[in-house]
Amino acid sequence: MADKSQVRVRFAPSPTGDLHVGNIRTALFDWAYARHTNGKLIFRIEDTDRERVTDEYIQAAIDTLKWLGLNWDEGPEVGGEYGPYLQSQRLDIYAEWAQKFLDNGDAYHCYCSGEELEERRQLQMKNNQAPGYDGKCRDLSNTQIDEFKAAGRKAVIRMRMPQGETVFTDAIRGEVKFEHLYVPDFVLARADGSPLYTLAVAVDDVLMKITHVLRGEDLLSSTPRQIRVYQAMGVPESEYPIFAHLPFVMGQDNAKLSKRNGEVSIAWYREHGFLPEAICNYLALLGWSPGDDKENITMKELVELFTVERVNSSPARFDMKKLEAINGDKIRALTQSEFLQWALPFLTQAKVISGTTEEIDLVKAALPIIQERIVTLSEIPAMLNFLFVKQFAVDAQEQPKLLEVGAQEVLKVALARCSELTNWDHLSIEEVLRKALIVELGLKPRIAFSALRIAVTGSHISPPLFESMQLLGKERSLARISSAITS
RNA sequence: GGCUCCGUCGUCUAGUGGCCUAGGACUCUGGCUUCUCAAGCCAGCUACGAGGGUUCGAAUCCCUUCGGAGCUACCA
Repeated sequence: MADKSQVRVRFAPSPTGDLHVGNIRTALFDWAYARHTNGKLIFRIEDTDRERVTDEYIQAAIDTLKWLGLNWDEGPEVGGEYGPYLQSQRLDIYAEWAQKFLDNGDAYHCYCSGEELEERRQLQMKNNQAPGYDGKCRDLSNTQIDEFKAAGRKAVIRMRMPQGETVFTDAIRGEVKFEHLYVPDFVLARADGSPLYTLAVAVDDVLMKITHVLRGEDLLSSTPRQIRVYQAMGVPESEYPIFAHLPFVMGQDNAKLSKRNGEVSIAWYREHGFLPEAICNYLALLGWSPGDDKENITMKELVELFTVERVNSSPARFDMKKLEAINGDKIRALTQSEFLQWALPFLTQAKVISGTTEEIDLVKAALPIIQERIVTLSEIPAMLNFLFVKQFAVDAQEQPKLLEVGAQEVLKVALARCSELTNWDHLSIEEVLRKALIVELGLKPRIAFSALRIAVTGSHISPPLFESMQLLGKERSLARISSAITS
């Protein structure tokens, strides 16, 4: 057995777009496993397909991981002794290995064109044969090679898949077996010499001394190819990394999450007011469970509890409702200063406040009364807007409710009584209004306070009325009540 | 089509032969509380895909079947 006492896990996305929940769930598990075992997390960018991977996406991936708090020990920005960690900067390494495979006869040049390959594939399908490379160029004679070259053909490098089978033990699924009959010779490098995933991933995992590969289930069937490269590299079986193929995170329609299928980038969740800890907590529950009934866990607890043994093998559907529930829990668990820090950007961005100290003081005072009322941070601007608007106006839909006779009566009485108040705190306001409206007028509280709520906050849904009036201040509260009175 | 993986409430899951008339969470429904909305509390709905075995006893073991997904690229 290779030295697996020092766990080295890697998260190796191919940033062809913003990281989405599936990617992040994998990153989270990689991270949790590395931290749980006191191992190292290696962050590697698989950008061998430069047509699809852009620098913007790479940077976005880095930012997203940082925002989530999933820190890495080796990789972009932090370096490490096995770098570089961008595959596009390791091209010479792959080329060397590919040449070595060629020299040893493990790989060979294939001159078939894409059209020819496709044609033969169709034929195979038609004849009910397993589609895949048929080995046409496996044992070309020198004259044949010369002919191809003379014809101007370019060659890809193809790995020779020996007869037999590949058996390995997946840490989540147990023993998995692939007969090579169904694993055709695969391309290691394009005609221009650039490497493909199958080459780069295997070479890097070996060179970077990766001990555990936790990755998506979609890569399960590419594992025999990866193992084939290990063999060609001369890596003894005892030194292969341990594979653990994580179940999918699926969208609503039961298919793997993808761009076409509800794939939503983590950036989206960030913009919509989800906390990183809520996202991580929820994602941790997709395919893994702590074992007991406790589901609301911190990152620290996740690290303590996470084991691969407790990872499920069946796919999980993404459920926004549950994410929201957890997000609400996390928001409620925030300290006042934490909540303030999260809230401020949303308020400034929505232009509810500009950021003056007076405004921030008011926000600070108002946050406690809305903390248990929101599910996402993005709801904050709408909830506190009534405290900051310059041109206050009652919601058009609510307006008619203020015109009713009963409502007008309530407003008039409230205006008169509140004007006399000297202590403008919510307890005093409540006391005087209850006395006037409930005791003396005999109104039902929900009826009485509804009109007032609309007049003061503009909507029948608002933070608690008396606290809201206190925060608004006497002058503005009375002005709003007054302007709601029509006669 | 072939290969591979997967199959417990609507969803995420607990469950590794008796603790299971299947537990928890989210959703949903009803109620309590209540100045609205929330939060909180209480209650309810609802599941072992199907069929055969093995066993005194099966969600748990075996077989068959059905269903779903992934792969089948000079993508990753």
